Amino acid sequence: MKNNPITIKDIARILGISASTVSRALKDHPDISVETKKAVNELAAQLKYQPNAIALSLKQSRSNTIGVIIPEIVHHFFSSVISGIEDVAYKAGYTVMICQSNEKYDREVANTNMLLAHRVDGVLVSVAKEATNFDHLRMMKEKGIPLVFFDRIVPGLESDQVVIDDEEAAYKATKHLIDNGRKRIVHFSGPSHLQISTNRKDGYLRAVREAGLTEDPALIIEADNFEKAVVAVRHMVDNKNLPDGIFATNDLTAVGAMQGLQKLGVKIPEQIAIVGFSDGRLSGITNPPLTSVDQHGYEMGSLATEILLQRILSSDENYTPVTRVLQGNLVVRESSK
Amino acid sequence: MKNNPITIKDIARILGISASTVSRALKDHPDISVETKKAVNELAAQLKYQPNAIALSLKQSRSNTIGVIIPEIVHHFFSSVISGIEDVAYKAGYTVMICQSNEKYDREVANTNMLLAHRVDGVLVSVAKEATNFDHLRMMKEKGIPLVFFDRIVPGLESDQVVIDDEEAAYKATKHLIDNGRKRIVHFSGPSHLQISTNRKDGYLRAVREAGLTEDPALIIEADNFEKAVVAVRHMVDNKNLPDGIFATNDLTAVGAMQGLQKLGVKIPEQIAIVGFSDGRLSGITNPPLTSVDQHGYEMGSLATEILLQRILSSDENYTPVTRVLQGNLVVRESSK
DNA sequence: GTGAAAGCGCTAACAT
DNA sequence: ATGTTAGCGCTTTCAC
Repeated sequence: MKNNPITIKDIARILGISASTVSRALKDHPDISVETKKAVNELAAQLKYQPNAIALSLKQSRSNTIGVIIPEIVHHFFSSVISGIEDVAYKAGYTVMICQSNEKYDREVANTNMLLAHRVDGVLVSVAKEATNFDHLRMMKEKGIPLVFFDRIVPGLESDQVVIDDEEAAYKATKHLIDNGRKRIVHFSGPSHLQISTNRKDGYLRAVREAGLTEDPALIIEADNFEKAVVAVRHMVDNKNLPDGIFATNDLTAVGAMQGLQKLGVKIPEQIAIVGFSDGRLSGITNPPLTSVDQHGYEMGSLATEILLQRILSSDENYTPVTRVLQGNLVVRESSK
Repeated sequence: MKNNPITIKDIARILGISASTVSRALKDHPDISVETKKAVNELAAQLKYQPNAIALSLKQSRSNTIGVIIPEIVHHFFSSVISGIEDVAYKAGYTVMICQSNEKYDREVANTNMLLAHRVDGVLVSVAKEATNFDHLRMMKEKGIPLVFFDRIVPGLESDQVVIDDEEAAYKATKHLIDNGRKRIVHFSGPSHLQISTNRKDGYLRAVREAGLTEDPALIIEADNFEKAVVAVRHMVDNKNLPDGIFATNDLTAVGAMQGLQKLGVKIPEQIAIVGFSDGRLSGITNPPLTSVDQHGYEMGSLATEILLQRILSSDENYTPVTRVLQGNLVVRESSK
C-alpha cells in the first residue's frame, strides 16, 4: 500500500498518449478531443489521481501559499483572525502557513526565513511584543513579497495594514460609563511602549475630558492582567478609595477587577460598573456578563487576506499602502448597567 | 525590488563554478575545497540566498510538511493542541499545514484532498462531529500516508491515536462530587453518537454505582451547550427537583448551569456543586471558579506529532498501531467545594 | 575537487 | 488533435 502517488505520466503510459495531452485533457483544453478527455478523466478518477501541488509551484514560480506570523494561536482573538484568513484564502485557492512567534523576536525571524524558503506569495503579520528590530520584515518587502500587517503594526514600515480604532473604541467604552452616570472612572492600562495601550488610554482620556470630569493621573493604573487587577482593586478597597467605574485595557484584567471586588463585597455593577476590551469567549460567561469591545477578529483576518491577495494578483510595484481601520463595537452587558 | 529569488545557479554563475559545486559547498560536502566553500557561503550570505524548499520537496519526493485536520481552531483546547503540534514539528524541521473542518464532512474531505495535493508526509486528524463516512481518511492510509488521530478518533479505522481517558476522568470528576458528600448528581451529557460523550457518561455511571447511589435515568440530561443548560436548570428549579451536584460534559455547559442556577437564587457550591470538563481559559475566571478536567491539549498535540514523525521516519509498513491514553487531571476550584 | 547530466511532476511554447 | 522539448531549482550519480 505504500505505492507512490499517481502522476500524469502514469496516466499517459496506461492510455498510450503523451503527458502533455493528459495535462491538457485534465484542464479541459479546447484542443483535446472529447473522447481523449473522457478517457483521461475517467482513468484519473479511477486511480484517484491528485495533481502534485509542489510540482506546480515549482513550475509556476509561485506557491499559492500565504504565510501568517502571529504571536500566539491560543488567544481567542488571534485564532478568530486565523479563521478569517483561512476562509478567504482557501476560497481563493490559496493555502495558509501559520507560524507562531510566541512573542519572541528570534522566533519571528526564524518564521520569516521559513516562509521565505517556502516561497510564500505574501505574508500577514502581527508583530511580537518583544520585537523592536524589523529588518527581517523589511527584507521581505525588498524581496518583493507583499506584506499586510494586522492589529500589531510596525510604525516605521510602509505597508498595508488593518487595525481597529483603539482610541475610538476606548472612547466609546468610557463614554458609555459616563453616560450611565459614572463620574470617577479608573483606567487599567497596558505597558506604555505598546501603541495599542496608549491609543486606548488616549480614548479614555478624551471621553473623560469631553465630559468635564476631573482628569486625575491617579485614576490611570498600569495593570493588564488578572492578578495585577486583583491587587489593584484590593488597594482601592483598603484605601476606601473606590471609583464608580472601571475601563480595563483587556477582558482578563476586567474580570480580575470584577472578581477581586466581588470577593471584597463590592456589588457589580451597582457600586462599580466595569468595561473590558477585546470581546472574547469569556465576556459572555462571567458573572455578571462583561461589557466589552468586540475586536472583530474574523473580519480583521478576512479583510487583511483580501487586501493581500489583491496585492499578490495585481503585482503593481508602486502602489500606495492602504490602512483599513475597523471600528470596535461596544457590546453592552450586565457589568456596566 | 521585485527581483526573483537568488538561486544556486546565480551563485554558480557569479563565482564561475558549477551549480553542483555550489550545492555541495552549501551542505559542507567533504570533497569541496575550503576556499570554494568559503567563497560560496560568503556570497550566499551576502545575497541572502534562501534554498527553495519547493524544489527540494519535488526532488526528494517528500514535503517535510505534516497536515492537521481539526474541527475548529477557535476552541481553546484545539488551539493548544496546535501549539503542541507546531512546536514539535518545527523543531524537527517540518512545517505544518492546518485545515479546519468546521465540523463539516464536506470540508473535511476537501481538506484531505488539499493535503494530498501538497504531498504531506503525514496527517494528524481530529474528526468532525458531522462525519460518519471515513473513506477519505481510509484512502489516505491506503496511499501510505501515516495518520495519527487525536481526541476524536474513528473507531473502525486502525491507526495510531492519542486520546484522553474520558471515562476515567469523568469517573474522577463524579467521584470528587460524591466524596464531598453529594448524593443526587445530575449529568449533562453530549449526543450519544459521539464516543466521547458516552465515555464520559460511562465514567459518571461507574462512580455513581460504585458509591451505591440511586442510578436514575432522569438524572442524565442531554445538554451540551450554554443555552441548553440554562433551560435544563430552569426546569429543575420549576419542578422543585434540585440535585446537589452537576457534572457537565464540557465547561460551557457547566457555566450555563451555574449561571442559570445563580440567577434563580441557587447558591453555588453550597446548594449545588458543579464540575465541568476540558479545562480552558474560562474555568479559572467564572464566579465561582469552575472545577474542571484539564485535557492537556498541548501535550496531546506534541505527543501525537512525535508519534507521527516516528511513523514517517521509520516507514515500516507493518507496524502495530499504538493508542496512547492521557489522563485528564481534575482541577478542583471553588464551584465544587 | 569539480563538472555534466538526469530527473522529481508539471506546463507551455513549438512542432507536426 | 497530439507529441516533443525545455525548464522551474535542486541533488546526485557518474565522469574526469
